[in-house]
Amino acid sequence: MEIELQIKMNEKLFLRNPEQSELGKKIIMHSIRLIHKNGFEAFTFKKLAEEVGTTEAGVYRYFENKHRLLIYIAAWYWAWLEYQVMYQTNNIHDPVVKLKMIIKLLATTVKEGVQTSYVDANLLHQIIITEGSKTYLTKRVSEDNNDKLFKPYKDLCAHIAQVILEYNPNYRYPKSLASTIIEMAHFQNFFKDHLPSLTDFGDKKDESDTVAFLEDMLFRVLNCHEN
Amino acid sequence: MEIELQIKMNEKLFLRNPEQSELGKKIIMHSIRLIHKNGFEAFTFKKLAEEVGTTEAGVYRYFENKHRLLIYIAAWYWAWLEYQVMYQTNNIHDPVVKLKMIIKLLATTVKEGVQTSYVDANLLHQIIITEGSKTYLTKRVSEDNNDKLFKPYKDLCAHIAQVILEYNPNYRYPKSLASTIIEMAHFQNFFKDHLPSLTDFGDKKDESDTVAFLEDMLFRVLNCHEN
DNA sequence: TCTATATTGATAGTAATACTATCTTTTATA
DNA sequence: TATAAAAGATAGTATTACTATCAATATAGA
Repeated sequence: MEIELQIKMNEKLFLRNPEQSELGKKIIMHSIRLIHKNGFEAFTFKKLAEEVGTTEAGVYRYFENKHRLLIYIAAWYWAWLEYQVMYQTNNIHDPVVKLKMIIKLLATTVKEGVQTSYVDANLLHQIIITEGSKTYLTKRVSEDNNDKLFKPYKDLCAHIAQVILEYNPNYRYPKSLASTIIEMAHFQNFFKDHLPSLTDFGDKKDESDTVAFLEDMLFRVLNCHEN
Repeated sequence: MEIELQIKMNEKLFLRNPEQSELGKKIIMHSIRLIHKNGFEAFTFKKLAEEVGTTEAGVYRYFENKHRLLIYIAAWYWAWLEYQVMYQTNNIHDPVVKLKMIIKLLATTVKEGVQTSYVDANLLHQIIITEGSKTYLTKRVSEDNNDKLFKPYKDLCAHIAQVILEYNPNYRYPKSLASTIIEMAHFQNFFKDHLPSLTDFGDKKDESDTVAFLEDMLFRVLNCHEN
């Protein structure tokens, strides 16, 4: 049995739905590869078109501009991650186990569960670490937010906040703690690889220290009595 | 008595030292104003030159490109902030008081202590919230890091980690906790203003909720027994 | 199967951006 | 007052970020 995951994306994220054509899928696939390779700043629709084997105009038919495309793939990532969280924590009743699973999913590179044909979830995870916050750190946040472009991110955050409250219903900052965990799952990994003196992690290659730090922090916060 | 604060900047941050000429100071001053107004993406040396009353070439004599300029003002900010921390926590022996002061300095808009002639610390603080992480979230991090461009940031982080250890010498992740506090002081404020559902803060205008959240988190982590 | 429609390809063009180069004038300084 | 350093003025280039147009092709419905 082969199951393919289809994520329904907000219409405002694109001009033409890239999931509904070969060209569209190639655009997404090569965007991820190119952004991963050269970074978002060096990424242009011209280079993308070359890789894909179409023209600049061809890409512009799908996405207004490269920032929108970045928001698209980020939204896809967050929706996909929330699905992973749902899937992996389904039938688990102990919120401790759930929260540990969530941290693991946030902070570690994925060992593919349900396959998605044209998106490389590992590359995407790496991209979101470096480029993810650029989606909203702009002068246009509020407009983009009104268009619900960040809904998948906010949904995931709300979901995690829920589990936090399940574990400790009296904790006063579940959403802020959730967004902290999400962001730090990325930032601490980035720091580990590129600015290690901002962390306490040696030069270990994997993300186990990041996971340990986040778990330690989360459960200290949730177990500790008010100060 | 008028004291002016001079921050000694790494030579690699600029081509010509902007602190040593009127034009240079104007470039910094108007950069801050323009980036604050339009955001870093829309900021160009041409527009800057117009504001300053010089030419594009004039600006290029001081800074290689706009990214370097951003790193410069960010470095200035972090150096300035570490000075503020030093100054405000001097002669305080209780690490609790010190840590609370640090959080306050990180998260709240400044009420000028020692004046700096041409840098508007309030605008700068706002800029760093939105644009600060863009200084290092690039493909060039490692090179820039080798050039010591992020030293002020790392120094501040190390300083805070020190105070954390003063309070709890057994805590295992002082640097990661410090960088978490620094980043979240900015992100939670940004979220509060632009993506409020990622926080637990109402629509209060000031930063008191952010401060409360960070203090609560920090001291729970440091007071709590190992899990 | 024919035909209307949507999609893609190919090409061209424009305004703005991110620079580099050069030459002249002004300013500081010894 | 001579000299060097800084700033001003101007020009030019390659790339980026688009928009527009028209022909070719695929597809889907009648």
